[in-house]
Amino acid sequence: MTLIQNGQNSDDPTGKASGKTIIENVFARLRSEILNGVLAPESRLRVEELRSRFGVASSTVREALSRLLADNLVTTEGQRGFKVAPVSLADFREIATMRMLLEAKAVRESIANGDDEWESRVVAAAHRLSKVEAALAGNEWSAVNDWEARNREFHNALVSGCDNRWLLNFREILYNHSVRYLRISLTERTIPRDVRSEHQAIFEAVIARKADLAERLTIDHIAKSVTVIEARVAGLKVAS
Amino acid sequence: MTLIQNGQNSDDPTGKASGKTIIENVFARLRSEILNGVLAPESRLRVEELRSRFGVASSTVREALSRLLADNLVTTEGQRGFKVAPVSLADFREIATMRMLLEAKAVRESIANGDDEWESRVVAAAHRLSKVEAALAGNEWSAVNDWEARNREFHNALVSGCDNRWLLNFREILYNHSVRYLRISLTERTIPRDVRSEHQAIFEAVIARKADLAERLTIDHIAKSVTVIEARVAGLKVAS
DNA sequence: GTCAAGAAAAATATCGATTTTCCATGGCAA
DNA sequence: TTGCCATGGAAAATCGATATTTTTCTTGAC
Repeated sequence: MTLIQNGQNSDDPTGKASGKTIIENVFARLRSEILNGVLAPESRLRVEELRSRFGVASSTVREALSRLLADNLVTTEGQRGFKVAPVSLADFREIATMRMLLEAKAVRESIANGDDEWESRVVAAAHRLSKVEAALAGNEWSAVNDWEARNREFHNALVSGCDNRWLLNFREILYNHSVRYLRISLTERTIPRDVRSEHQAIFEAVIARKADLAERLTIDHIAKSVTVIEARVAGLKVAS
Repeated sequence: MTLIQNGQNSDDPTGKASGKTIIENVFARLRSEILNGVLAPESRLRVEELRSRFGVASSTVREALSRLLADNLVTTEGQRGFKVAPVSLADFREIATMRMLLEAKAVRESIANGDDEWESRVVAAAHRLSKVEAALAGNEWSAVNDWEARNREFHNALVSGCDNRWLLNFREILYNHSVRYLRISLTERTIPRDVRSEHQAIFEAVIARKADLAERLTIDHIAKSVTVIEARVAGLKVAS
């Protein structure tokens, strides 16, 4: 579906420089704010407020919000406006369940269909990721943004040999929601657990075209993220 | 996600009677027209044209169209408006593949979790469906609409014991696309093949809580729809 | 003091006009 | 002919104002 545009996006939603539509810019900014937790779950998205904040027209805001419905990042009901999608542990578990199902399938198909192009994408992404992960061993906070981007790239590369658009589309929506949960719950913005060796193992299995193994490792990888969130929720206060 | 509102929808998109928003009415009508093939795949959706046809404002149309993006029933690109989602045999195969994956999973979960409520929903839906299917044995054309609605109800009931919202949401999107393909390609609007015994078999397996069998039958059921479409595309006429 | 009805305020949804972008067409030069 | 740019019309995107609905607040009866 639509790509994440982190950071370097200009501050000007009317940015004609970008070639993009104003709606698309507002859409991207809203999405970014929701994924980062700047806009809290279930908080109301008042059109007038957003309109003046972004300096655009109300119908532009509404259209951007409507498009976010596609990603399930906002909800709307009857005559009472838009809200940021709620979060819950149950919801996160559902997301993880779906990710296990879809990522496993996508990786398997990638291994079955992937050509040389695909393979080199995976190698390149794995390399880029491992470099930043090595740097992070020293807890360089500044690299966390890099890590998130490269982690995404790596996982995108893994499934990019799969040619089922629907699968990739659904998968990406779920991935985005996962990111939101991690960012919201892990307030410190660190890299979760020891993910490095897991990535390495997945990488090796995929390149060796061991489908069963790759599938299993992928599922485990996702399952562990649930454990992390559960621990976090259990050990901490619940949002106001 | 959103439900299909076939037929009985008033002709007045400004229908305040319905309690619904104008946007929602336009959304529903557009969706219906797309699913029925009234709006052909890849045809342009000119805002001005739709605006005057429905007697509403342009931004209202735009917002309705934006919401259809969520269902992948329309596409939009940069500065060149909206189009009805394209169709292709490859796309239909991808949809079928995903449906096999998701419906199988959903049925399995329903069988695992479904309570008495669920079971009786299934029984009721199966009964209603079988009645109309019996009537159709005599080729009563008038009942085709009924059949489509009850077929949907039956399949909805089967998975309604599953409590994973994401799974059900994705599943419904895919189901709608399947319907579109069938309606577009089967110009005569008949019931495809001998579907009655398949439904019966699925029903029995589900009620007997035979998860493996139910899953297999579900997958076969979907696989056969691919055969039907393929035959149709190949130019062959499939038995009515 | 509680509750309900109604007025006032706030927010949503809808409208129609304006601005911007795209695209086909045709003149003109190489 | 072929390629290139200007130009006009069509369509898309954006705007800001209006109408409608929901929510909040006030007041008064019980």
